Amino acid sequence: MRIATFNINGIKARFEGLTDWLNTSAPDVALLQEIKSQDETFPREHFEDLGYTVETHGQKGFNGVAILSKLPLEDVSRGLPGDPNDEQARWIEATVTDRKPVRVCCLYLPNGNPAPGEKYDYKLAWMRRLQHRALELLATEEPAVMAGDYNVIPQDEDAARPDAWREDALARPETRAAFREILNLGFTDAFRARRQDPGHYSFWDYQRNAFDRNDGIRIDHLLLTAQAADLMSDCWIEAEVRGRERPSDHTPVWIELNA
DNA sequence: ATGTCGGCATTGTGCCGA
Repeated sequence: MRIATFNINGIKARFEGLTDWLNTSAPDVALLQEIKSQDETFPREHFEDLGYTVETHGQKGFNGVAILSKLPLEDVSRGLPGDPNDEQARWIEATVTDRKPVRVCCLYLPNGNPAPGEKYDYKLAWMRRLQHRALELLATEEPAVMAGDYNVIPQDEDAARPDAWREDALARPETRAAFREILNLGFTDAFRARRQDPGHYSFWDYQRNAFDRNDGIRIDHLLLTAQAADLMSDCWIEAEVRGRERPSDHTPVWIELNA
């Protein structure tokens, strides 16, 4: 089972590019963030015609997450638990079954800028709720994947210019500590389990030809429970997608599971 | 200081979010 996480930055703007990517790279499961669409206006039938089951959790104009799967999806759940007043669409999860069932969570963690401030407080509160859900997933002792745009640069080697991000909500010490707390519960950062060298990124700003200069950051992550990590055979970043015509500012990150 | 996008409200362009 091959799973890819991809912040597409708008389904309307990415309709053709996403279609080409699904047809050529052909993930079994695509976890999409920033669909920037309501459920009613997401082009569900188009992707069903490509062979995918489509589950969305959207809102008007901003945020929004979706799961596209060639494999059966069960027990879909929308919204990160822990705050009934949170109206931002940033979390959807479902069980995907091929040979073995895997709980797959698709998340779009708040950006949090400017920091400090209200938006940063919301980010840190959201990360506390994520930690709580992560604990529940661990307790199932089943394979589970929490993947998406974390808006977290975990360590200096995850940025081309770490000093430029030092005060940013994506890299502040409180952000990194909250991410580390979740990892330290027992999750595996799939990419770092495979590659320890610097220079690998999942996001490049549209400005200043950042992609051509590889002036990027690694903020799209797949966190695995021990039972999922035991199934992982590979993890890679498909950087080439960022260089295509009219791209998202993010690029897909993949795992392959023996599941 | 700014550089670029996407989407919205609105119909020409400015604002917000990233």
